[in-house]
Amino acid sequence: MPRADAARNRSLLIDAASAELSEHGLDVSISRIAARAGVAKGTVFNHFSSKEELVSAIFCEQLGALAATGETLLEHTDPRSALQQFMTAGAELQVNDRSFCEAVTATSRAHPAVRAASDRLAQAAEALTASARQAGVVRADVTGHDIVLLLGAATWIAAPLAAARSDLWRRYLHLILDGLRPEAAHELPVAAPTNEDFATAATR
Amino acid sequence: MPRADAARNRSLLIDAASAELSEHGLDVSISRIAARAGVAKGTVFNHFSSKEELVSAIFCEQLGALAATGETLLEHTDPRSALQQFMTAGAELQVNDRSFCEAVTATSRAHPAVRAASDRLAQAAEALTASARQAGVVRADVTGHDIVLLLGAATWIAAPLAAARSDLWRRYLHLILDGLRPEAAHELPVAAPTNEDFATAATR
DNA sequence: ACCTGAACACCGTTCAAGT
DNA sequence: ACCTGAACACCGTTCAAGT
Repeated sequence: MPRADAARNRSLLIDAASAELSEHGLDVSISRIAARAGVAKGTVFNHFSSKEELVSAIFCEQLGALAATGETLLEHTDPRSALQQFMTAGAELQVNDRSFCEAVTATSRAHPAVRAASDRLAQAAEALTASARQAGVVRADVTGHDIVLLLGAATWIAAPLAAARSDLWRRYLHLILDGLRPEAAHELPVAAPTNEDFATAATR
Repeated sequence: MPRADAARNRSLLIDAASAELSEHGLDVSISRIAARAGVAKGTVFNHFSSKEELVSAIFCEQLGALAATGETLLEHTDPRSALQQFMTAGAELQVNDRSFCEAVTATSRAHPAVRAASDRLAQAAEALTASARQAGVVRADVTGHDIVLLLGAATWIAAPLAAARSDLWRRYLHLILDGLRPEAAHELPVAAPTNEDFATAATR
């Protein structure tokens, strides 16, 4: 059972880290986060064994929130706009949070908690994709794993111009969505990624 | 006029930086690069005022090579496969060079040399796109600037699984190319980026 | 059991001293 | 004019000393 001040410090650290990471990205220093939380630098390493561990914790929270969004969309929205809104939600998460986009590529899937959060997201994406496929509004050869990997693409593509055109990502999201339509489908040269691919990529 | 040893050190540094950056990405240390070039750490800053300046120099070389590829494709290949080979070349550049993909997002367009190299690449891309558009093999609302921004997307999307599936980027390149087809076109919600957008994004 | 801050090995960058 | 390596301010991380 954790001590009272320890539990409080942990939550202060998570709040501080969320804010600092979202504002300044992954390069923000542990000193800044500790200062914002009002604790000593060493305390951070008492709760998280490394900076990556702290970043992973925040990253998991965001993945979980996105998965939850997908799950409710699946129940309350028609297949076409459910998938579209899901991908829009993923993109908006990145627009509002500098670190999320960076974390997608930098954070290792080797971490168990990240794996778990990714898996939940993948399941939500697969369910959304399956219902869209069944309704005939998405091409047959696209899977939920594809959708997960595509989530951050529009924001990344528009990132170099984000300072001048903050809504440009919507253009590329639509371009990608057009590529997902059945009428656009031409045979893809490589098979979709599998659960095993994610597993072996994580261990390297 | 530069001294003989200075000119030699500069070229040794560029070679060493190219190799180290391509193997280890942007996070590689100046010490490593200096050691590989066989010079002292301080010498690096004698030739490049900062690490970013050195990275920019390498980045420009790569942008230039890609632009040259685009220019020869324009002359010697039919419009459809010219555009496809151009985007494939851009993706392959990133697969073979860890730093290039990172540099696309991290390197500032404020740097004059980077701007110049980007402009040349944009012109090549625009020429390729125009001829593809004229041939009716690409949708009418897509511009050369779009193509430049899309160049790195497929590699980025596949990056989390690159360790397990090194050719997965081809899947997403084709998915993006399908989205560029005229028969897939649906109205895009946001206008294409302009030269001015690139200019103002650079100054911020 | 947890917090603290000094200490450590690194990093990019600067600069006085050499040639 | 350029090279060198010691010095500086930072970083993430460790850990002995406190409570």
